[in-house]
Amino acid sequence: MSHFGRSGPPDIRDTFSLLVLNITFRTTADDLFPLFDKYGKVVDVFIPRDRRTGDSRGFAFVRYKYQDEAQKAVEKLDGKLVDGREIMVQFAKYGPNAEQIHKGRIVEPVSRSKGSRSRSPRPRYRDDSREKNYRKRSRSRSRGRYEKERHRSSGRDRDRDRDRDRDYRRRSRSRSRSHSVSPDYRKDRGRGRYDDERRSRSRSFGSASPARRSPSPRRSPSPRKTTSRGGSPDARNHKERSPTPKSVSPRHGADSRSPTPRSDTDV
DNA sequence: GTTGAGCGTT
Repeated sequence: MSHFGRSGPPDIRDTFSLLVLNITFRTTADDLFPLFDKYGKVVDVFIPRDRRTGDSRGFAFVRYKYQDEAQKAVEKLDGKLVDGREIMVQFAKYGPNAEQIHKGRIVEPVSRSKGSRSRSPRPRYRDDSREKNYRKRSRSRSRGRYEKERHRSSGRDRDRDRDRDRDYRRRSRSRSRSHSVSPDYRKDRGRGRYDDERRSRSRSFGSASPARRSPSPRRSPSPRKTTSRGGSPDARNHKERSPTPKSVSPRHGADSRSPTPRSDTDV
């Protein structure tokens, strides 16, 4: 019962998902459970972790049974120092069933046949309460961006933009800002989730011209060095150093980013 | 061993 997220979503009928950000990478669901459970009934706590390393991503999802409790936890736990870090608690907007989520509340798609369900209006809280909290922090880095998008588009369009933006940040976001974006951001792909598959496929097609990134500096770029063994061309070869321009393809120079400019065809 | 904007799994 202590392991949340291990057995997947237990039961989400009318639970309010809270997003906990800014948590340390060492914080686990077990650590947040007692913290959030103190302010209300926590149905489930889930902390997304990396598929490869398995490390926490730095944020967790806490599902409350009632909104009032969730709201309370947001106001109480939001900005709380956890593990030496100030966590940010806010209602989850997006998610697996973002379309079914309303202000953090997850409604079940089923039970739709009967029209007796009616719409349960919630003339209780409003975004104003939340906004006030956000204003207090005033440390939001790119929170304003969201508001802008909200005003710009609405409905499904928003989802599209959201997805795009998310993906972009996923790749752009490097381990550390200080190091900027390294040319060898391959490792950074770790956060790319299953996008790797897509990438791999593209690479497979480009197998026609492999050994482009790593032409094995150890071995000579010229496979036909039969005469170089016992001949004078050895010295000459050393001078040229580029007997096969096609191997390195210095034409584009920094083409390391796009090894296959014709990837459009393989798509 | 590291990192720090953000939105999730069996």
